[in-house]
Amino acid sequence: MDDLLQRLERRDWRLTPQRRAVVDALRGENVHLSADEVLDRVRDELPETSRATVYNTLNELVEMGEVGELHVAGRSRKYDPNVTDRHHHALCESCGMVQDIQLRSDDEPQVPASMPGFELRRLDVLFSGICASCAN
Amino acid sequence: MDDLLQRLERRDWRLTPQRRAVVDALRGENVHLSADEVLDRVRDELPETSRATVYNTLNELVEMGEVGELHVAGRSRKYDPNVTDRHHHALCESCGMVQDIQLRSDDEPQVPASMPGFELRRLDVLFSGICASCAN
DNA sequence: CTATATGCAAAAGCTTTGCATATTC
DNA sequence: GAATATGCAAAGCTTTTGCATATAG
Repeated sequence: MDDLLQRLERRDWRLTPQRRAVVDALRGENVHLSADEVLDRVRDELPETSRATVYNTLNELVEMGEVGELHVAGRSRKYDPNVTDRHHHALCESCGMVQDIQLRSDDEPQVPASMPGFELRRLDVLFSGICASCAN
Repeated sequence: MDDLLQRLERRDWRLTPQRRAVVDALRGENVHLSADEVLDRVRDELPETSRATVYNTLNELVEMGEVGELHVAGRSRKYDPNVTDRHHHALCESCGMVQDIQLRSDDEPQVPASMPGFELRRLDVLFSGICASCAN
């Protein structure tokens, strides 16, 4: 399941305690953490870790394509370790909860014919609204 | 087509030269301006206009639902005057160009059954990639 | 041993806020 | 004339950067 660390080792990614802790913080299902939340978790293990290191590491992971980035209105960037299953997101505008969403492949939006020559790299669908528990 | 300024007057929105200039800056098709770009345009007319006024005004317009907000990786917020036609966006990761995208209504993603009780407020689809002219 | 990751502190965006003054209705 | 928009400057947040030191491979 959590092969992120394995994938990174296979890439000969230079491993340090701080980097391992960042990777650790990003373990799980439906994880969408801000850099600051990652820092908090990392500091539970390694209290001296600097914010810069966490930012550097997250940026590298994103650049390598091993972690996804999620941009949500107003709020800070979120990091999503799930890059193996194609998915999208739902956001509760009330409580800030983010949930992974799988679309049936025939429900995935297609690049419209009005954009000939557009080379698609990423597709993001964001459902924003009020989640069931906030709606009462 | 139906005019933002008219809609605002109908709402008894208090009009000032600065606000009128902001609304003016946001006129057109396929317009996606950052707050700073709006400020530049406003200052062409009213050089003393403060950044705070532009931010206040844009926030109000968004809050009223008369202007749309677009959040793009890394870059600053963009403001989109087109709120009457339901549409999405394509972003060129190379040149930063943003283009409005219309999907056929049966291509619009549906809230999945896995989220019962979710009250959808907004749906954003973002196609990211390389535009035809950047691809050469 | 060498390349590079780390921590620190400072700076760099972007956006918001407080307050006195000016302006719209 | 009363409510509120404006400008200014300062502060707030998130993220990036430069540099000396520490450390992984």
